[in-house]
Amino acid sequence: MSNQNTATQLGLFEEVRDDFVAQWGAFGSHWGINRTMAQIHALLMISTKALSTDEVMDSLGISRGNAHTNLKELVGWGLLRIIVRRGERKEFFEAEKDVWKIFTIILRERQRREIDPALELLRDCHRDTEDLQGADAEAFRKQIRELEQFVSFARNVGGNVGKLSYGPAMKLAAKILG
Amino acid sequence: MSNQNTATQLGLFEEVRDDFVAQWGAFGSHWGINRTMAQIHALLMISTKALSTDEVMDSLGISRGNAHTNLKELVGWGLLRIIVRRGERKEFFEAEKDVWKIFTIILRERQRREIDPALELLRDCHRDTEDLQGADAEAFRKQIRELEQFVSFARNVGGNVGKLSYGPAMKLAAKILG
DNA sequence: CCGAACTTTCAGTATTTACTGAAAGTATTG
DNA sequence: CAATACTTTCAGTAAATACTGAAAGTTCGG
Repeated sequence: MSNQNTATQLGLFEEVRDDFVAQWGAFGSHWGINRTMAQIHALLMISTKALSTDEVMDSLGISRGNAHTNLKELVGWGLLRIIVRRGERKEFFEAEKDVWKIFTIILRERQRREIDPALELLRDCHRDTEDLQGADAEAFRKQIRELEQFVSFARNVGGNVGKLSYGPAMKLAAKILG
Repeated sequence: MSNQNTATQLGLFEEVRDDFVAQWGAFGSHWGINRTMAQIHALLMISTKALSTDEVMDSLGISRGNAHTNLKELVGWGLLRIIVRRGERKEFFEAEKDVWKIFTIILRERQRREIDPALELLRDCHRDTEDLQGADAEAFRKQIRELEQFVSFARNVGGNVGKLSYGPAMKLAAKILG
């Protein structure tokens, strides 16, 4: 029937849920995000309560080090927040659930981590070849300039979209969708 | 002065160009695109002429197999086209240079390869939990549905943007930035 | 069809990236 | 201030991914 009901007998819901987490993790790895990080994010997005490091370890069958590193990385992205309960020593982690907020966070972070450095490279290349002669150098400069303009422009658009809240964003989208 | 002027003495331009190609490749690998593929794309984007497999191999110092695989992969994306010259047996590869076209191609392909499968997963999870009872199952379903709606919506927006040509796209962007 | 000029494939290997588990570090509490 | 309950780090290892080079496949002109 299914694939992994070896020792533990899971209900239908648990099976669908675990499948979602596993597959979402696989998608993550096609996007420059590591599998575990994507899995933890998925797990916490659909969890009704905040989870401890140990619960995450158990749930995904991963080591403490791995759980720890990726939980903290997700906190760094702003996709999880740390919860401390009075009377409890350990930390719990809770995911941002609002889909539009998740989107804007990811947009902003990828912008900062990936687009900005790329833009810097393009600007450096532009500057370094400004005074060079020759057909090849000129073609290079032209293409770099066009890439630079486009990336800079796209960053701008992304930045503005990221600042919108859900309502206005939908209004804007309505225009695009005509 | 620099890092790798070992045997071959490169001009300033060649140095900047090779640096661009190398660094663009490094960016690629943070984006779920492999280094070589990104390098080949960079190389051909700034080349004034179509290059053969051997020229690419030499230029990047990579093996025939590697060059071949990644050139064909880029052709598969639609980012390169194959040129056959009369009287010549071998194939030459030429990159799409228009930045807006490059953008729409990448948009469409990522949509197809990454967004669509994710959406399918979300729909499956939705369907498989439709009739399930219990707080956890209901919370799961709600979150999945919200993700599904958002992703589907985003795909729609992306699809429409991808269909625009440069002029109309800029007009639209003006509204967003306005 | 033969051989030359090329393209394609892929088993083996190298490189990169991710993960484990245990030890070290840091509160907190009685 | 020692024992406990946690968090953090990281050397070593495992897994995933990318690359090489050579052999097999294809195409084409003579």
